[in-house]
Amino acid sequence: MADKQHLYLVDGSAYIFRAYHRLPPLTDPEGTPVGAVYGYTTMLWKLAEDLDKAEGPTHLAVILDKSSHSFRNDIYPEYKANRPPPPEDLVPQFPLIRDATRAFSLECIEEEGLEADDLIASYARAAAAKGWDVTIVSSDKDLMQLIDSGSDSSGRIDMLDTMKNQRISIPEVEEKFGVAPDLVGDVLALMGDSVDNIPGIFGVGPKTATKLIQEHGNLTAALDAAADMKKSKLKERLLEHREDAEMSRILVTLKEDCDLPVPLEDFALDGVPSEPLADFLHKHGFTSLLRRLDAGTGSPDRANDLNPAKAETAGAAASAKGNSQPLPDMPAVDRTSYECVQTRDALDRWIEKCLAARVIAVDTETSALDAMQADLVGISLATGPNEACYIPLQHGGSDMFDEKPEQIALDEALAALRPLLASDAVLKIGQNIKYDLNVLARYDVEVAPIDDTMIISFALDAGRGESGIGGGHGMDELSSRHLGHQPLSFKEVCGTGKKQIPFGEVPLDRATEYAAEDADVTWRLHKHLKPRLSIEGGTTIYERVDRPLVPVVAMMERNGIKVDRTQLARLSEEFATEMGKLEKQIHEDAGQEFTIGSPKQLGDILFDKLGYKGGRKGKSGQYSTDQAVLEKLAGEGAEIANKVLEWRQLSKLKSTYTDALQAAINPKTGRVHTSYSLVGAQTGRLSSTDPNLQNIPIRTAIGRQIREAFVAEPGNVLLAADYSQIELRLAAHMADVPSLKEAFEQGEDIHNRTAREMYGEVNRDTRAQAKTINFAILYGISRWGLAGRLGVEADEAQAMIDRYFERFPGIQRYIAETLETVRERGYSETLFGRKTWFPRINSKNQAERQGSERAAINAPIQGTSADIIKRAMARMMPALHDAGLDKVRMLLQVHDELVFELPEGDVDKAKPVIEKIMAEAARPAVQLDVPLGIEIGTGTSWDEAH
DNA sequence: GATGTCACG
DNA sequence: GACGTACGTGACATCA
Repeated sequence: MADKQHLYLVDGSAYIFRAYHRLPPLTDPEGTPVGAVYGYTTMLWKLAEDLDKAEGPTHLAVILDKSSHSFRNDIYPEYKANRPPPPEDLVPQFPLIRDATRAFSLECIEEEGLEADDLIASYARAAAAKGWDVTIVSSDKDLMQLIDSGSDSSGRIDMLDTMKNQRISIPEVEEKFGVAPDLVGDVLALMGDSVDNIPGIFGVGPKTATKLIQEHGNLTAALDAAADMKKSKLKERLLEHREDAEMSRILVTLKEDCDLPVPLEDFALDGVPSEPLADFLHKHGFTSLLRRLDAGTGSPDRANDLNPAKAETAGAAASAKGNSQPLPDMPAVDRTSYECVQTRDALDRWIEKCLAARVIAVDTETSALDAMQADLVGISLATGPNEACYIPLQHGGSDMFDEKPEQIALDEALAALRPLLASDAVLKIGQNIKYDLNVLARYDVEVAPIDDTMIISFALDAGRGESGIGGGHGMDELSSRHLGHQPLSFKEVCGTGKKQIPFGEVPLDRATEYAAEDADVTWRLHKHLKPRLSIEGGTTIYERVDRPLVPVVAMMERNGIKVDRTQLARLSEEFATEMGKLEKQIHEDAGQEFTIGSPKQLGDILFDKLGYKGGRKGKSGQYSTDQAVLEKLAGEGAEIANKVLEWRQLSKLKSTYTDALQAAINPKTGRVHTSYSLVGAQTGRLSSTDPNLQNIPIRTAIGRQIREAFVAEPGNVLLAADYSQIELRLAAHMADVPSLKEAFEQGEDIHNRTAREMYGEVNRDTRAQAKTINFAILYGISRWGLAGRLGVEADEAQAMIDRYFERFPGIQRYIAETLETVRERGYSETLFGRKTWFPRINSKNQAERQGSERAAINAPIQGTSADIIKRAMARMMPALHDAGLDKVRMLLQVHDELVFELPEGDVDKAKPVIEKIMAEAARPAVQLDVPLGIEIGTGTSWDEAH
């Protein structure tokens, strides 16, 4: 195994000037000039591509000039004095060069008082002395002095001009200067350099300089020989300007013994993350590179393209198999290892440490659960296992007399943390980081780029865990499952019930253990889970769909939506009055008072006391009194059933909507801010909580009044855009059903089409039945289920199913194939590759198995629909921005609908943009056989917008 | 905390 | 021969 080390030293400063002049004046989406950055990035890219080649680097660093002043100015004040200031549009690119470098996970070296050339010389010599080969990426002729063929004990040094794609070693130097590298300095001293303002000997150019050195052997000899020369202009000049030449010799001499600010070993190219790269490329609009990044990934992770982290990949493969095992290479969690950061010095140290680490976990501690109201209490950071800290910011009770613990002032700490948290070069990992994004956004702190262990877990394991809050992707569960470690629980730290205290009142030592542990565990989970994405095929859905969505959904949550409190209050009163009347009548009909809202009591009244027919149901032995049962009773003339139904509707609307929504209005913003879960639904759909804004009534007139209370600010309107019949369209595509596809292509009403195919004629009844069947198909049909819905016998329902399969060939095949693959692999997949696991698909329990089968038939369709609208959401704001529509706000998502708020005057311009983004959201990843129909409406209320 | 019910796509 | 009957959610009231 060849373990020859090969160090590449990139002369970044020289490169950027050349790139600037060679490339067109590009700007990024934000208008920042990035032409030189682009050139620089491309150059790094090319180097990265050579990683595995024989001549490729094992170590790499970029060297930059820190300031224009160096020790050479002390010798000769005019040094580089005639150099014009850098062009105005190059200046802002310098910091981006550093970002680009870090995005590639490369070291970036610069030192005050030293020029890049000196650092390069020192590093090159140091590496060569250790026997490493060195390649200097530059075309600077000064650096050619360093070129060396190497020996048994020392490595060789050569140069690479990436613009000309030319290697420079001794023959090339000899061709250019006519002398060996160690005499290049002497030639340069004679000829001078107008760019650096090195005088040399006036009137002596490269030709003469070379000739003199060749003839006399070195500079001193050449100068000494001048006295004996025959009279000439040259002799005069050599004598007259001898001192200039001698000083020039010093100026062109590279300082080869600088202290090395970063040890050579740190330049090793291994185990580096590449996520920041994609974000950097994206942010600056380097789409062609981004495409290449993606093209190179396919299934393998992009990290493999950019670094030779083979060890890491192999380890990940092992851990993916036994994913309940703790990682062998991580030390056990040690809560005593955490640091409580209470001084500015300590904070600065941690910030440096994070910048160096490039992959950090971040967690915020707050005073409450609601990200829109919670106060920031502290921040924890982790850079590795047991490398974590907690930064208390607002600890100490609200009581003025309490002594507050020592902590850095909030403003000061946030100002120090802002650049780190916003740096392209540092990946910020969170567990449900959307929460932290929203809390920090309220303190004007931006966090990007990000990764989220909860969402990575979801991309890998949706459907595998127990259902419940977090869906099996909560931190405690992930930690137990993957790390074999149980972190401190919030309860253990803050207590529970009445004794619960706010986090800000937890003593700092305890708070540090809890908070830093969360960051530590998050960091470890990321290390464990992230590599599984590429191995198990989750990269595409995570990188292309879910991860980009996090900041978008966070923004939607912060936007919130205005609700008219007066309108809701009025409805609450109306509903209460009506319920009171109904209650009285129901009690009269029952002949006694009872709690209508208690299904148990109601069942007893209806079926025992009043003697209506209706069986028991469920294990509880309780009568069912649901809508279907009550409607049946009402059909048989039971007036009380109708009244209960009406009462229930009002009760539901009042408690769940008109009362609850008023309480949900945020006092600071005056709006209602829901919280979306990106891991709530196994199919990939979002879910909405606190309050749920995805189930606001629409189906009944009385319920729609609640929608009227969702309004736009004055001068604005709400715009609702929804996908029409998206799941049926997807079914038509995925099952490849010719007549359904044709109907959608021709814009035909799909239920009419189904009715025509099934019954030969279209009327109200046949259309309604067709609609039911269409949905039944999407949901995984059974003869009994369909029979129950249509009110026919199971035999008849089966005949209809058979007819459906006959008229729409493809459906039956789709169902069979889907089930076959799910049984075999254990999971279903959407068109975009999202997996949903069905662990009970082969269960011996028939009910369980059949339930899984129905879900498995539905999941690819529902999930693909979710993928599509998510893609639309991720693209929406940039598209609106490009159209100059910065006042359009995206507020809500309701599975196949997006709700916006925008100035009335922007409607005409915004409509086509929104329509286009939604209609084309599947492309280019997937080319659907059916068009995606979009319906758009506007109005001052959500009801009107439909 | 479980159960039943019902709001949405 | 029994099972239990359409997919995916979240919130609320009641009751143990």
